[in-house]
Amino acid sequence: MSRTPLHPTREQIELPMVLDCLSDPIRLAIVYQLAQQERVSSELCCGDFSGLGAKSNLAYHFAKLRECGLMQTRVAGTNRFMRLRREDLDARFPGLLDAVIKSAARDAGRLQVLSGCDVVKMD
Amino acid sequence: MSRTPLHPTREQIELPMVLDCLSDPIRLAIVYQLAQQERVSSELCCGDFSGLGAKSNLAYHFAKLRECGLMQTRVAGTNRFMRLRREDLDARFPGLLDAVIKSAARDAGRLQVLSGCDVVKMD
DNA sequence: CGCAATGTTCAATAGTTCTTGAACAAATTG
DNA sequence: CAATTTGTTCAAGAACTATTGAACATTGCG
Repeated sequence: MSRTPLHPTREQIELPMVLDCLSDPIRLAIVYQLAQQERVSSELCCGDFSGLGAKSNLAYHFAKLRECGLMQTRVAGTNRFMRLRREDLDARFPGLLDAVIKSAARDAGRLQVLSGCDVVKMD
Repeated sequence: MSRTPLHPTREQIELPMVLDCLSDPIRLAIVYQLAQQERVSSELCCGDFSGLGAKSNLAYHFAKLRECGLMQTRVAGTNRFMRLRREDLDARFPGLLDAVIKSAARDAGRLQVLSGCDVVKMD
């Protein structure tokens, strides 16, 4: 395993890449779960998403999420802890992440990959 | 040419499809131009986007935008007039369209397809 | 009616994305 | 050190996307 994976700088985060990343139901579910986790200010590791698919497929989606700047990975032992890059995203695209997460929360019932998540009422 | 093309109902509009639609730079530019046009409360027809690519490619992107519920097409003579489905989108995904358009406006310089558009300061 | 204007549809192609299982790498634990 | 745990990387395949030019359909106009 390599060291901490590469992440784009805040300024390198691009709108189309972020939107494309969020448009995949599995990645949207990952982001959604990370957003829920923000409330208790802790991180999640890869294994916490095992309900969303096979390990190798998740690793593929994690890489996409990192490359587009949506999340950050911190290596700790055999685990990788992940969190949303909330500050960078809010700085680059104000209101976007909140709107997406809120919309996903409202639509949790019809976004089948989200159905397994803890659904929390937003607002 | 057929009659007025099919559009999804408000409730049929899906978040992942909308995000995917917005993630293509050409479609983002189309949506952006339509958003600018909202200010003068008028519509645009297909030809107004000829700067963005070949006719047949634009027709492809227009179809995508219609199918995902982002825009509506009205047939009038040999023209099709298009507008954003602002009310439906705001009802389904509050704040999302504004956040995307505002972010696109800020990044107009680096979204090369937008460079040819009238860039207007938002806020 | 014949011709031009406006868009759509079709077929073909090149490139991309998602998914899977197997192999691999690094750290931890006995 | 050997075995386990945790994730990543690789190769391969199926499916989808974007793009192009040609053909087509509809309307408007001389």
